[in-house]
Amino acid sequence: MAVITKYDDRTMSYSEQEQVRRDALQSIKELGINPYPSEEFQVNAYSAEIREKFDPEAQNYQEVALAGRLMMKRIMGKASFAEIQDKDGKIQLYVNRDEICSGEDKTLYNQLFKKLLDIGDFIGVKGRVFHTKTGETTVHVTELVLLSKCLRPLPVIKEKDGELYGSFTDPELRYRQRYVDLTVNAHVRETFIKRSKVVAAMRNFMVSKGYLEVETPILQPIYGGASARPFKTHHNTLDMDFYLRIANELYLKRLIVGGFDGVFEFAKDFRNEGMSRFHNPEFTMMELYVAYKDYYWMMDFTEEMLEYVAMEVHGTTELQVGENIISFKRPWKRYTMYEVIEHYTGVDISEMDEEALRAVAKDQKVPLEPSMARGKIIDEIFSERCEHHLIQPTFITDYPLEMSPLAKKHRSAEGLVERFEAFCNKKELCNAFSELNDPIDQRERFEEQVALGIRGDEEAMMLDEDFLRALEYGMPPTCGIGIGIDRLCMVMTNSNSIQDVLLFPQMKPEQPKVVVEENEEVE
RNA sequence: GAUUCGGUAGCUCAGUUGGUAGAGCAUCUCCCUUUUAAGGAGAGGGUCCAGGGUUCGAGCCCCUGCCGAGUCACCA
Repeated sequence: MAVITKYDDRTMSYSEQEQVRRDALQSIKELGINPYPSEEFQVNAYSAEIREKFDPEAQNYQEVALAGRLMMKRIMGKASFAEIQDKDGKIQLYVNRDEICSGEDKTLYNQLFKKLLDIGDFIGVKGRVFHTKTGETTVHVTELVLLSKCLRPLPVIKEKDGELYGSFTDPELRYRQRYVDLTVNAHVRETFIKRSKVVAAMRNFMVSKGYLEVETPILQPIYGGASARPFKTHHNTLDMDFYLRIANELYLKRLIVGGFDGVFEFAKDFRNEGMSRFHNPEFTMMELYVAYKDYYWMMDFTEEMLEYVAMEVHGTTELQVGENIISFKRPWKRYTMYEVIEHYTGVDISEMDEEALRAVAKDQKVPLEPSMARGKIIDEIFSERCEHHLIQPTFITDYPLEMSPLAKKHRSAEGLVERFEAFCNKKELCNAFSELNDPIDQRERFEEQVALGIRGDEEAMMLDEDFLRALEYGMPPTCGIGIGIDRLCMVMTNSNSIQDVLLFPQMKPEQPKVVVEENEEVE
């Protein structure tokens, strides 16, 4: 029987450059140098700070200690230039043989630095900062230690006159080996720093308003809160199936029932659906629920928060996104669903029945399925004729009731719910509504969903009896919102694909180079 | 899912009508004490994604598969 015994393609052979590095590793050990030392290396400065603040007149930064990855070596005999990269970027080093080797023994320079250190190695240096003849801010190295040996060749990217040579651009390699991508592509590091700032800004903003950050289950016996197909998993001890959450809405509302009046969660949600440049199977949603508020209040809140986020991340509310400048400055435009459709099609559909709507759709060249009801048709017309116009942040309000089984019926308009979505750069940014807190109405809406499920709608919601019980105890009037963090980050970082704002986007597993050995048949 | 494009050296990419596999950077040897895509002299390095087929001969043509990207459709 053939048994897979090894997944390690390294056992086969090393490339020339890998072998060179392993030989260097051995030579380093033979010099009595530990290539992976454990002692702390105390850093007292960073590259960006030095480049910004070094002043030759002031003679500052004369005793710096920096650590980072060696990114470039330019050896010129008895002196050399190199570059190291720390968390903030790169800075040049000047390494002089007789200064790092003050005695007769020049091994540290001639052997270790010139021959055994490779691009990618982590090193620590101490020295003084100066400007070279050409004006480059440089650390004149007096001490140099190896902190960690790199055994694989790193892509070497050079730049001249703004043009890059040898860029590491293959998307598959970049996503699979994000550590390499982050190392050699500065703009990738910046994207994820911005993502962190987006989340931090939102969290600060909500905490400052007095709202409570909570955590709710990812493993759920009944999934709910959105229309989507779930992932299923199994718990061994309980011997039962669970679903990975598709949304955290129903749990957060239970907390409002329990007496918190503002709760939010940054939640990884999971939807078992197609992948595209806008969709990853797991993605991050921020949901916030605030008691005693309605959706008008939430629109004001959303504008204020996202304007704040833009300022925190970019220092301005005007962002370059693709070919457009997008402004997050308040106030944003607001249209009802009927208004925006009239605006872009010239047709007032507010009083139309299904038959009339079908005629409008046909007229507007919006393809429809026979199964679509009135609400779905309106949604299609909007998606086809309006959505792609919405570049600047825009609120669309008052959605058809059938599309929103968890939203409260509109206070004055028949057949609508108190719901809004904000659109930006042609895509939905968030979804919010005055929450349905009438338990009898909610039960009827769930029952309609169950009926849809029986008819074969795989995205229909399940009836959550415990959630209904919670509502029966009474939930105050509440407004809730969900903001797609990945989509928001795409806008905030001017990224064209969701994969560019996910550190580890979902991909098919890499094919291991499997070594198969023929073994004896084992019973 | 549909459709188009791609996979060649460690990285980025050329590769003509089918005829010995190429460049820059990286790597190796030597020279070089303020360079910066450092420079000079030399050298090595390839399962051309995989498996079939056509052919005297395939990186190139045909088929199948794998992986990725773009566009379109649907969910955030």
